[in-house]
Amino acid sequence: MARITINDIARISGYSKTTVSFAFNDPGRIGEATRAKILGIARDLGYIPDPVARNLSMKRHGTIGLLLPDDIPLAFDNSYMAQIVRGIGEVCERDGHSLTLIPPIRESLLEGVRSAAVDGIITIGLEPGPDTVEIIRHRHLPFVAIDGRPGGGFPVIGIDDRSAAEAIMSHVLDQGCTTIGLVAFADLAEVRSTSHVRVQRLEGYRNALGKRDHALLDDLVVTQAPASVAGGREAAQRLLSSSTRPDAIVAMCDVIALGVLAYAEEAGITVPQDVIVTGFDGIPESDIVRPRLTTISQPGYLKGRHAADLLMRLVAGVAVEDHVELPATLVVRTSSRRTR
Amino acid sequence: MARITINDIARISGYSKTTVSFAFNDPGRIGEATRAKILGIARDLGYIPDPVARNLSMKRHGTIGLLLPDDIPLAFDNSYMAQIVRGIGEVCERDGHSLTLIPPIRESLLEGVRSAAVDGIITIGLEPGPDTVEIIRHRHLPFVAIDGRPGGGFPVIGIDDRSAAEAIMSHVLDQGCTTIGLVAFADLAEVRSTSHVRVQRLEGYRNALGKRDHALLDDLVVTQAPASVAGGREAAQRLLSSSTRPDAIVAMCDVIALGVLAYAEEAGITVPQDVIVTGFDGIPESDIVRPRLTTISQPGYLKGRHAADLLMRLVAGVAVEDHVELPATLVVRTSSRRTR
DNA sequence: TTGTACGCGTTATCAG
DNA sequence: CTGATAACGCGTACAA
Repeated sequence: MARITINDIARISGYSKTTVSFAFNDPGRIGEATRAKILGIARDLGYIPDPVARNLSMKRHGTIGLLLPDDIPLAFDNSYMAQIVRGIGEVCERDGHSLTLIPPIRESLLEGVRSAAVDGIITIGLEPGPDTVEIIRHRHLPFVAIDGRPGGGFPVIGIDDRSAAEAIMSHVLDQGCTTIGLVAFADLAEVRSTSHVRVQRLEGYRNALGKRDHALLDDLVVTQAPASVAGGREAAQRLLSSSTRPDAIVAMCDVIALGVLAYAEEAGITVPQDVIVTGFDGIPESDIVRPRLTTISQPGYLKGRHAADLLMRLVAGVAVEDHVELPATLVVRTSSRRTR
Repeated sequence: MARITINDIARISGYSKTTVSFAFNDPGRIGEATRAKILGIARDLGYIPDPVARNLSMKRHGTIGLLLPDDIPLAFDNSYMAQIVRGIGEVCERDGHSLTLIPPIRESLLEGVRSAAVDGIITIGLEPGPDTVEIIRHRHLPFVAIDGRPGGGFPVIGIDDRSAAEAIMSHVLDQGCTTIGLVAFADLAEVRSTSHVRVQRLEGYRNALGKRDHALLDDLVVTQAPASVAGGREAAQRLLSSSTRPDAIVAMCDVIALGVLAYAEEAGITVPQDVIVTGFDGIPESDIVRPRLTTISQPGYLKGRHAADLLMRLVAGVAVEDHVELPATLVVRTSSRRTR
């Protein structure tokens, strides 16, 4: 049995498509009796309008797209992502939208952006390449970036990553550490060179080092790792088995720091006595793990809410501010406290 | 400047819509010169086919829907959900699909299911009400249920919840506990009465109790809580301040157990000495929290993968097995070990 | 090798 | 005031 279409209802009821459509969407424009008859037939036949055809003519899809920085398995291995999704989701539901996760196809965002049937797009954790932005523009899609670079002509939601990074590095140096192992997160090749938050955080870390003693810069070991516990574990193994073993490991996100802590425990290295560990993000696990993780607490949930809020306003055709900077705070916990 | 459509390209190039479409989708059917000319014009004008119109004529949307048991903020507060999404996402990407989260609209799943432009649907953590299933059927949407009741005419992915629950409760009783506080998770009103996994787990818990001493049944305190840390915290407060204070709290999912542990710590109640705590799911946090949480480790990631795998086969029109039962194991950790 | 016509629901525009 | 016609957007079976 084939799908029931509006044409079937029209044919059977003897009215035109227009009248049938009005029966559902604009009851005031047709007679009461006509409407009752049409609704009755539709109910009997179990008519459900094809959502796609509906979206096509209404030019509204009832869903917004979330452009992910990594493939889904990796992205959702980081609960910072879950926090952001929670915030976006709250606004989506309030406005009756669903939320479409658009992962990179073959390491590229282009394909997904070209073919996404969405009312607007939120990017997260990355600044899309110029060609990706161009496609979004060509498609006239409203567009908000979480953790992107301000000034690109689209709204950006973020924190002051540079100051936050400087704050946590300063704290580490206050503990008397001299050899810092820095673990950055890896991005898609597409955005690796320009990832705004990574650039900002690195600058912040360097600022803190520069204010103390420039020589320290030479001891800064930079490693890249996927943003996951496994990634952090491997990075820790590399750093902690090197000849210049660091006395502090500063991770650019909490999940990596969790991996570092896990490796340290397995290897019999005590935190914070043997090595200090810090993260960045303030995910729930940072307060659950032992030792508790010193980190920058940033409002992932609020970021998501604000981003979705701005996007909804853009979708509605309202102009919005182009930069929202939310507060982030240094949270000092056991993983970085030198007790001598 | 309005959108560039295929008609514009046709008009400007002097060819018909068909020819333009073939230039992109079936190059072999037109002349090489014709194709080059059309592609050149399209590139110059920045033509991007409207994804919705494309979906309409191709009857393929390139996305699958995930019907969530709770609103997004609550659902993603539970990292068991993240695990499942990771598994689904891996398969989606492999097949070039995106993933649409369909939350309940005003406590109801119906609206979302009616208007979802997706190739298929995965339900999770709930058994859709009969009317929801009916709509999915009417729409001829392929459909797979994670943690649903087998035998409904659609494939179900799950574990043996009854045996798993019996195993963990037996373990608790082995520790000598006599007053069990049981915390169940709350569902949407729509499915509350029939949630298959809850019914199965309750049965398993009761089986274990029944095998020891029927009198224990009277001491079983059942509480409901939202599946979140906050929910677990509140449930713990109620249970631990009651006159018949339990010597074990058995939670139906890990996030609730995490809340119980958090409350116990704040209230100065020691786990496992004062009260034993167990969870269910085996989320990553269960191994991070201290004391480490005794739980049932179930393969959320694999559940997602299997479900998406079956769904993709259904979308491709292939018949599939209608019940996949994955293994789950009892993992005994510190939170339930009585050391006397 | 290329063009015509159709499917799908909504709505601006027109006819009665 | 009520109801019908036609156009939108794309891919493709079918006709030429």
